Amino acid sequence: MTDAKPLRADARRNRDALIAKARELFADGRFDLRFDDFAKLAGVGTGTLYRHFPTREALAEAVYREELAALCDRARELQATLPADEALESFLRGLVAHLHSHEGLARTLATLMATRSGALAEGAQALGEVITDLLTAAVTAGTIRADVGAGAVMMAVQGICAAYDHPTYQADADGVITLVLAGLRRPRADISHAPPA
Amino acid sequence: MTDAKPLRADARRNRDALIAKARELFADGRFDLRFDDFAKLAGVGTGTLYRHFPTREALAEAVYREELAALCDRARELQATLPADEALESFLRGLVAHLHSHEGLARTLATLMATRSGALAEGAQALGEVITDLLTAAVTAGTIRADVGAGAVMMAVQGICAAYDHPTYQADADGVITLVLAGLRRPRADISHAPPA
DNA sequence: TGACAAGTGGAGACTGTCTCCATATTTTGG
DNA sequence: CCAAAATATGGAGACAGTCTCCACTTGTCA
Repeated sequence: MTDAKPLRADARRNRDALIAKARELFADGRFDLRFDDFAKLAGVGTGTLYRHFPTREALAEAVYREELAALCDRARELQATLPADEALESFLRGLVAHLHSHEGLARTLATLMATRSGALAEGAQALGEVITDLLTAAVTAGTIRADVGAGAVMMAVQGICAAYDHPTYQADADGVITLVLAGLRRPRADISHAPPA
Repeated sequence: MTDAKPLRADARRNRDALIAKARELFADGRFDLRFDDFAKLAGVGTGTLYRHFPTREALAEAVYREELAALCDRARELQATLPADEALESFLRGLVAHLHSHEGLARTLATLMATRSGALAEGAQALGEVITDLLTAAVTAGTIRADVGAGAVMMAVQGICAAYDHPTYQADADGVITLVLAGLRRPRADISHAPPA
């Protein structure tokens, strides 16, 4: 599914140049560049750009694929080393912090999650799986409620991503995570008010 | 701010025709219609359309203004007749239910909330105020936590709106609201596990 | 090194947005 | 009731992006 074709040398070179230039421009806040001009900037023809990345989203996904993969890896790492609910909390908090300093990723995720096609949303799906796993583990451990699925958490994350440039982004995003986590925390009769470690 | 100019008769007629046709088309799922064709369908010239509604969002906002106002009125009504936290819950649940059967509104709100300009987001702002009021009242009543602001709730709502066409929309949206409400509920030492009345 | 496959690039077709202004309609005041 | 002034109309066409197409270049493989 990931790479079935051994791409010719020059093709790979162009592809990489495209991604590199895109990353650079995105980091600079230039998301809305004309697609044609963008090809020119990367030093390739329009056709080449379109052959490698049929849509703006495809390009964005390629740019952030590694970053997203790293995020997902971290999740699995946390899951392997912490109690389930702490892993979940740590991951979500970290995700939001990361998004705050990587606007491009937030923007891209918002788009990918909203993308109806589904086909190109591979990146978003990976995130979904990771969150599902974290939640499942915590449910199994009995530390969070079982009646709210990962879809709900993803929806909240989508809201966070979509709001990437609100003036009070950071505080609000943290607030959402706080609510989600507190909401998930299973109300146990035997706990009165002790804050989680 | 709302209406400073007493619009000529034919102008008002055209404006209304535009809104009526837009409502009809939106209700039918035709959001993405070519703007020019759309003018033709409403029986006015392109220029007229652009004069009345400079952007797609402006049109969408006009179409849903009443609907949104009704929603806000309901909030105030609830606030006047129910305990603060119940009013909040009732409003949010109702909002999500309404969004579920009015995709166009969800889509529009998602756009308005994401709109950076802010100027045209009047509709979204009204919703924000209503939610702020509901939250403030509940905080004052001491039934919800005070350390998470309305912005966070709005962000969650934005996520719900943005996901209007996900396959599992309803369940996930309900889940988000459940989490938000549970997360807001102030943990009180004197309550063990009694569900709210 | 030749021949075939793979990839390129950029001109230009196409699609939708939006402006402009000569013309038409409404309002106003005498 | 009738100008004149103010207001609004509409649609042709300028414009800005997107994306395709294919004659040509480059890489690969035996």
